[in-house]
Amino acid sequence: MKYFLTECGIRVENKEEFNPKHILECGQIFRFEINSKGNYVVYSLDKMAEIEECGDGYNIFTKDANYFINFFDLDTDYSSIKKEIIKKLPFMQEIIEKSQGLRILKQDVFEMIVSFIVSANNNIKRIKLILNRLCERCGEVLDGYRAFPTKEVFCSLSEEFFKEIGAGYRANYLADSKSLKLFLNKQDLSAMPTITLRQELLKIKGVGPKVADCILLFAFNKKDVFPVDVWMERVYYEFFSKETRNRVQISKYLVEKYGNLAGYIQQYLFYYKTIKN
DNA sequence: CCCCAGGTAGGCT
DNA sequence: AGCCTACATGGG
Repeated sequence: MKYFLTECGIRVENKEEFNPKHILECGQIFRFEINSKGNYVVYSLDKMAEIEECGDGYNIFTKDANYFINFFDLDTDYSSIKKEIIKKLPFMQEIIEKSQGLRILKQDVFEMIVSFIVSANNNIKRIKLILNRLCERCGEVLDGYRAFPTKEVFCSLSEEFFKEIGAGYRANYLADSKSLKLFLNKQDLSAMPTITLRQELLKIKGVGPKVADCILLFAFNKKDVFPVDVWMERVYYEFFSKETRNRVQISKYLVEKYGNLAGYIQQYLFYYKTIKN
């Protein structure tokens, strides 16, 4: 994927490999918006990037270029991944073409855990609402926006607070900072194999099989996972098999079948199923 | 009024 | 181990 550093951020040259709408609207991240210029603006921890279409590519305006090179995983080439998927699953050709430039992000682990605990049995609009209220109430004031709360601040918040920002019954999970701290303080997390890391994630209150898979995929860059939610359950019966399986079994079945392509396949399909237009 | 949303914890068998 | 259900809240 072609990109280089500029005075005010990053220049991305290839539109087939990078499309902000497809990257941000595919359900892997909740803190982004379209500003008055019509540009996508994305937030991660205390950092921000504005993405402007320009010529044959995009300009990414940010003070933290190196952070966002990693965040957008710009050194991964998607052309071979797409080819491999289409080779194994020809029906995916059209779906992949419609979501050209979709990329799986490498997000912050702490922010991902919190965000996806909130996501459980919830809709994207309300997930965004709750997370925005969290930042508005507890995040550092920065230049025109709020940071995500630090771990220290977050872990001091009460169940009552989380109810106030509309987290509902998930307030109880969010307030259980002990299991979260225990996980985050473990050594060499990113060196662990997927299965081991998954077992550790499941010890966090509010993290079940689906949320654990999302964290593995969107934060730890593990691609041998297949998060199964209501949408993916439908997709499984539509495209893959009529054999009755529960969500955990569907996930296991597809990971065994597609290995390190599973994560990508899942994300293309989720976007295809949930996008409005 | 209903039903649904990127499910999970706790209790039961 | 695997199945069942309650669960807050905002939007359609």
